[in-house]
Amino acid sequence: MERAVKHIESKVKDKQLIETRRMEIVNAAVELFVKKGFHKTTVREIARKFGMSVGTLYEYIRTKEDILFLVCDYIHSSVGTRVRPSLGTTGNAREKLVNAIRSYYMIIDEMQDYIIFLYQETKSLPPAARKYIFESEREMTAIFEEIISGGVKDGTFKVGKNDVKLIANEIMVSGQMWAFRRWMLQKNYSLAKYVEAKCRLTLKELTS
Amino acid sequence: MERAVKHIESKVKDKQLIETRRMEIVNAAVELFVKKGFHKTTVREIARKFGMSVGTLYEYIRTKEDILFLVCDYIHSSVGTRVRPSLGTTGNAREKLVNAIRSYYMIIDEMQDYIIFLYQETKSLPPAARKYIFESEREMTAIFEEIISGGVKDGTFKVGKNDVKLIANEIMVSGQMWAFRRWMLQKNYSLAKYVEAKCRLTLKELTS
Amino acid sequence: MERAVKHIESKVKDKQLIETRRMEIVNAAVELFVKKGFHKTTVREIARKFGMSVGTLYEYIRTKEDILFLVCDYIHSSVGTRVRPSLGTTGNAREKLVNAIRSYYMIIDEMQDYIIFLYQETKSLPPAARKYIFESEREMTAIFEEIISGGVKDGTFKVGKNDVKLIANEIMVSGQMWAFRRWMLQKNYSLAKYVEAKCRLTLKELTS
Amino acid sequence: MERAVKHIESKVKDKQLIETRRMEIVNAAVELFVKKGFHKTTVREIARKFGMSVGTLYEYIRTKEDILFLVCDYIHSSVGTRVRPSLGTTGNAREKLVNAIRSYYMIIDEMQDYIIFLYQETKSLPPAARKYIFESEREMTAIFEEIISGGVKDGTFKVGKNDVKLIANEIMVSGQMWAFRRWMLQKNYSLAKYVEAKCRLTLKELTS
DNA sequence: CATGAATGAGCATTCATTCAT
DNA sequence: CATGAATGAATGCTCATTCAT
Repeated sequence: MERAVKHIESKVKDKQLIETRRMEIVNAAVELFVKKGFHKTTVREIARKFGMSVGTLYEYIRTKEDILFLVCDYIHSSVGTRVRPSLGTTGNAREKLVNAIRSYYMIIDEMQDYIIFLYQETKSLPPAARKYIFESEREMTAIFEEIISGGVKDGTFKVGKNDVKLIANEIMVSGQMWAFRRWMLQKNYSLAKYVEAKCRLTLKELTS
Repeated sequence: MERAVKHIESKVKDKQLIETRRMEIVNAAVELFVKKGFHKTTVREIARKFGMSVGTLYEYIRTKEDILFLVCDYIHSSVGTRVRPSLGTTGNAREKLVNAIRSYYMIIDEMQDYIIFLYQETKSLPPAARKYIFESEREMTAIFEEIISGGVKDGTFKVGKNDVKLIANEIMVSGQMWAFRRWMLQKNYSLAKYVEAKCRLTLKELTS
Repeated sequence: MERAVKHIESKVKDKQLIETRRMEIVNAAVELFVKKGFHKTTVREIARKFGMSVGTLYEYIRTKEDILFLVCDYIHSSVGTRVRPSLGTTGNAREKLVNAIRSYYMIIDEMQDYIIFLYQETKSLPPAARKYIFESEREMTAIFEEIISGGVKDGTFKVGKNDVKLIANEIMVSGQMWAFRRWMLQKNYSLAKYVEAKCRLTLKELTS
Repeated sequence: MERAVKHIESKVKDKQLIETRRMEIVNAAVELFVKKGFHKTTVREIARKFGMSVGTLYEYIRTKEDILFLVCDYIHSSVGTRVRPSLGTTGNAREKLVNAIRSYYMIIDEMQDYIIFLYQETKSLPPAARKYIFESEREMTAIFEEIISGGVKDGTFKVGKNDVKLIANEIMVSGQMWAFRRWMLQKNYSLAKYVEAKCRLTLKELTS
């Protein structure tokens, strides 16, 4: 859930400046990408939006795909940054899990467009970058695994080792489903009800 | 789950021929789309692959987006066509559900690349076409809802009305998850185990 | 003012049929050409409009430009056919001239769109065809020259030989001007007034 | 008779440069348009002729039609710029008129190809641009109207108010006729003779 | 004679990327 | 470092013409 490790070349030396400028680039790009998609957004538009020239933009990246990576990374780490604090909650495993799910789903709800974007454009990333995003996803799944495992250890939950991974995955995916199946779900459920239902059903899986 | 209703204009009159040619176009395009994505595939490539000239290709469609729709529709109806027969199975609700899940997941396993493509490029479709695809998805979800509802009626399952929809959705999404989270899941599970686990967990949700 | 002499090749032998079909082609094309211009009208459209296949269309012409020629020739000869009878009027030179002008201008008024088209697309004709159209125009001018010359001979008019040609030309062009400067003239004059004025002014030129 | 007001978008910011480049574009295009017509001239040819890449060309215009407008505007304003100084001549109305006609006709003679082009391709302009060109034409006609009106006021000429407009129109059109009926006129007249005759006949109309 | 599917060269336009200033 | 004009390959799409049936 740390920020990008993957190195993106830049013609500029000043590392501080690189960081600042790239932040601006991401802020400009993310909105455009989400609205129009990666392919339909032009580099010119991004430059114009963040108020600099194309030339300057290209001082900080090498290709348009670099911007995509920067944006994907930004979204992912944003989710990460926001999810992590919500998971340190005290309480028993059951409470921990419910809180974690609630937090994660609320964040997804707020970042719907970003989540959808992430899923739709990952493919356009070069393999290395894609791997990096996957890794990030894996880490987040691991958090839910841990909570569940903790519950298994202390006897709160009763499921096989293999099922732990599966259920963690399902929690993740059900959350994302709230975003990219919204045309189906958000007519029938409020976020609160969706969270409640998902928690209830998950606990059924874990306890009975 | 019927084939496309949405009309796509063609300069050719012979309806039989249109059908044949469009099938060829889809076959050529689907592979390229899946491999390179919609935007990175050129109309020229598709034409070359299906062994005809660009001109001929454009006799049967109006825009590149039409091809995308044709492909999306094809994938969707393929899944539909293959899923449907597996659902007529006799037996009690529990057996019906397990069979339906197994069939659906097996089909997804075989059509992994297509499923992933569908999720990633739906956004590029014009609104009308997108709606059509959603409708198709909704219908398929309804099948699972029916099976579950049947089980609720005859007392096999015990869940609230609202949960029926949710669980049906989760069955669908977990299936699709098998495809687009394969980098995570397919290392730890075989398809058979995945199906078995999903059925077991779902039945827990439905019965306890 | 006779119909086309220029030979246009045809794959069909039956001369009667050629004549009939070409008439249909012209009828279909003329409207489209006038509305959309030559270049923006497609051969397909023409074929569709006259209710036959492109293949059949191409049995009777060799290139799209042939159609243009056919149309130009048709318009020109239509004007000719309609003008000629109006010129046999009896009476003195003055009356003859006034009648001829009135007739010609009325015909132009009715055929405005065609006249404009003629002037705008002549350039697209191959040189030979263009020459043919010019010839046709020359002949029509000659009619006015004759009437004026007649008047000069019998003493009604008093102008030099050179001026005869010039005035005849101006009569023609003023007529055409009614069509292609309509945005300027037709706000300020009715056709009747325009004819009256032109006649009056021309007679001034010829008599004073 | 001022230069273009209608705004044409450009991706380039430097207004001076836009002016310069557009001038080059016009110079390249006008020759090609006149020789081959608008539709048969390709954007590539224009770019090649003005010695730059297509991309660069498109930095200064938005569509091919913009070039057409630029060219039409250029021709029109060239005529305007050249005609205007010739009209300030002192002298009585008669002299003024003769000088104006002579100047205008000489300019037309020099710019024959351009004039013809203007008449043939105006139709291809989008309505707004067409209106603009018409306006420009109207202004030029007004100059002749003024001279004649002046003559009427001081008693030199004797014509009704309505005829003023008509005669001004005819002067314009007879001038343009020198260009687009050259195949007929330029065999029989030298420019000088044509001007002399037109002046003589017009004065007859105005005085007798 | 009639048909209309097939062809493919040709076109206008876009846009990521570079590089001289 | 910053700028933005220049580049040109690449793309989606059209349409006159042909030819097998």
